[in-house]
Amino acid sequence: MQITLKDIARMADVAESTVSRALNNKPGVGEDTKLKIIKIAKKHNYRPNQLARGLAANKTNMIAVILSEMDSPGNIEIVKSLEKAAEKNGYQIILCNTNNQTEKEKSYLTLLESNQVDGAIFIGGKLVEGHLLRASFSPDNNIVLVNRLAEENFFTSVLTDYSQGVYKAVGHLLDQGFENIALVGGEDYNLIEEEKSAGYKAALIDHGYQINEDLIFSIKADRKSGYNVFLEIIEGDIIPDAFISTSELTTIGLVEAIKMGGYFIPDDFAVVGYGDNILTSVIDPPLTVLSEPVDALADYSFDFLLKLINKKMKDQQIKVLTPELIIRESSISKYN
Amino acid sequence: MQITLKDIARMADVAESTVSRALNNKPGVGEDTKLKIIKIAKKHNYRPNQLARGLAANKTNMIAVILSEMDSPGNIEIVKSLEKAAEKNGYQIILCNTNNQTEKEKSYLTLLESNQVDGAIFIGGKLVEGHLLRASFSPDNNIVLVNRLAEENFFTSVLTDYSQGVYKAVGHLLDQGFENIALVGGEDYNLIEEEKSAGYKAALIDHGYQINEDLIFSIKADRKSGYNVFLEIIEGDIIPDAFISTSELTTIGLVEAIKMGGYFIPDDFAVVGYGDNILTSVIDPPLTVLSEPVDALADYSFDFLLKLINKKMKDQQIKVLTPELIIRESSISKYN
DNA sequence: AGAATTTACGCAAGCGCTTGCGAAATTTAA
DNA sequence: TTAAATTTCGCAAGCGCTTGCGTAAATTCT
Repeated sequence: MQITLKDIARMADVAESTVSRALNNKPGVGEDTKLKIIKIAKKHNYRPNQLARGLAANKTNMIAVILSEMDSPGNIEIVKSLEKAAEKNGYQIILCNTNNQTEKEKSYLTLLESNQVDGAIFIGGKLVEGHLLRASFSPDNNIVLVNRLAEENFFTSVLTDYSQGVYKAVGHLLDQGFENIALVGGEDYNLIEEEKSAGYKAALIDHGYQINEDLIFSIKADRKSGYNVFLEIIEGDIIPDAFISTSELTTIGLVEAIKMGGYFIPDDFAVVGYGDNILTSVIDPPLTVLSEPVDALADYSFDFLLKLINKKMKDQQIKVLTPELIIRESSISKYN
Repeated sequence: MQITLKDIARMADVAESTVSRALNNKPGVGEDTKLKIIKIAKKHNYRPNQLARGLAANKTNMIAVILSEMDSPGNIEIVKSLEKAAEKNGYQIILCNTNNQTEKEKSYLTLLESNQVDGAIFIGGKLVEGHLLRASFSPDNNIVLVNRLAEENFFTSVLTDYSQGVYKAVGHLLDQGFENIALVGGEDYNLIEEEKSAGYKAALIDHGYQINEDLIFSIKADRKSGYNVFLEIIEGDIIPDAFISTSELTTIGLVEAIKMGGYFIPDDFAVVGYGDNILTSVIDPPLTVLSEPVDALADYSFDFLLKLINKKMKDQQIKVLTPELIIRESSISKYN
């Protein structure tokens, strides 16, 4: 059996309440009794039962981070950053991976609804929001969305401005003399998808170019789809001279397919990929990428969640962050 | 406020105990009362408070997976596999990342000690085991180690046979005509390190070669160290013609350094890397790798943990699995 | 010095659930 | 029909902790 508060109280010859207050550094305990209690607790390696504590205090100091995709290094970076923020604020993170399955998301949502965590941060994920919306109706369910657009702007969220990111990328490619730019994005995230093509179209128009809908490809955000879309594209009528890929995994697949086909980057095809991380950095040639502000995404979202938990947030908030375009070889024209 | 058991009991006009038994499918409730209760609970979207439940039943149906390194795709694969096993058995996983910091590991260990989880699986990680050992003394602390050798064989664990893996790799490289094979491993995991060099040495001897201690390099298991060790090596006296790298991240760094130096794989240096996953698969040329049996690692470790939790394990168990050598271009000699 | 504050601690209820036990109701056996 | 066995359910204690409130002791102020 575990050692409990009651045991410590008996040993220190005080009431349980006093032990509780002493160990939690709450006022109302004399300095010397406090010291005595702490000493005894330490000596016996006392660990408060967090279940009991959570039940009594209605607070667990744990938050759930619900990840749509664990294979994305960008997401992992956000998580790592969140971990730091959590530790600094005395919270523990419990990481949940949904693999983009709504069912799993629902199941993890019960962590919130069953009081096991004080709040949840959702990173990425499909649009489907009924369950989220329903959960968010209860004021006890503190929810922050990261990089996930909802139909209704009911959620406190932190977003990357994909539109602006793609806009920059298009501008850069046009500058380099590429004129047939294909946009390869993910189909699952409809609203975000719209953002991306909005940025794409705006950039083309602003630079005086025509828009060709056939150069916009919506595919699943995984590696294989990135690979296959290239095969499909080179069989098509219009062969682009540049690609903008808006997810990490599709970028990998796309580059693989290009190389496999015996083509060269950037000579045959320029590529702007997504995510400045270990995965894309391994690629040869060095890849021009749109880079998410991972630390800022983490900081804002944790901050928002903390405010929600502490009821310090008056209105629902949305923060939009801008991705950075990191220019490397893969998008530099040899004619330039 | 949340809706509770008591509320349901009142609505169904039965005792709380009856509701509890009905909802948990325990005997002692008539079929129709059970149905009535379930219906009411569903209608009101009742979610049992897991803290209270855990406290009363002394069981949370959650396990902690404590990850030493989140940047390693191999580890991520193990986690994903564990998730499946957990779901199948009605457990929820809470993922904790230590980043190889012992302090974090200790902190996460309190999840176990404070009854928040029924057991913990440690994936990788440094040797330092005092805290683990101490924790494991309590029969309530169910612990399984994966890919982590402990000084004392006190832990139930699932291991990859690095020795045999490296042995195979050396044999393959010798077959290909490479004679100066360098071993690049991680310094943090001392015992595992010994295993690797044991396999390395045994293979050389068995094939009638001399051992050169200067070709064995113990470095930190990260990318930068993999990069730097190459720079160091080519400045040295003996220039190897082949590398065996025994961690994913060092493999990446090593390959980068080789390419950066203007050398070619496998013509200048053959490379056998570690981990058959998205990271190493992106590398050009296709990498020969030692591949961990990730699914088996996950299955065995979860199985062990379940047995520990259910007190079904008589003796402490150790399972050793063999890595596979996947041969690709990076280790094929042009003279062959 | 006594009265008025302040400080230190204990009491006890309660967080929401599970579970052993006993009573009442129902079914089966005789 | 009555006794015995079985089923169905409620009572109440208890899991280990927090916290509001009350009281006794220590401190401060006239």
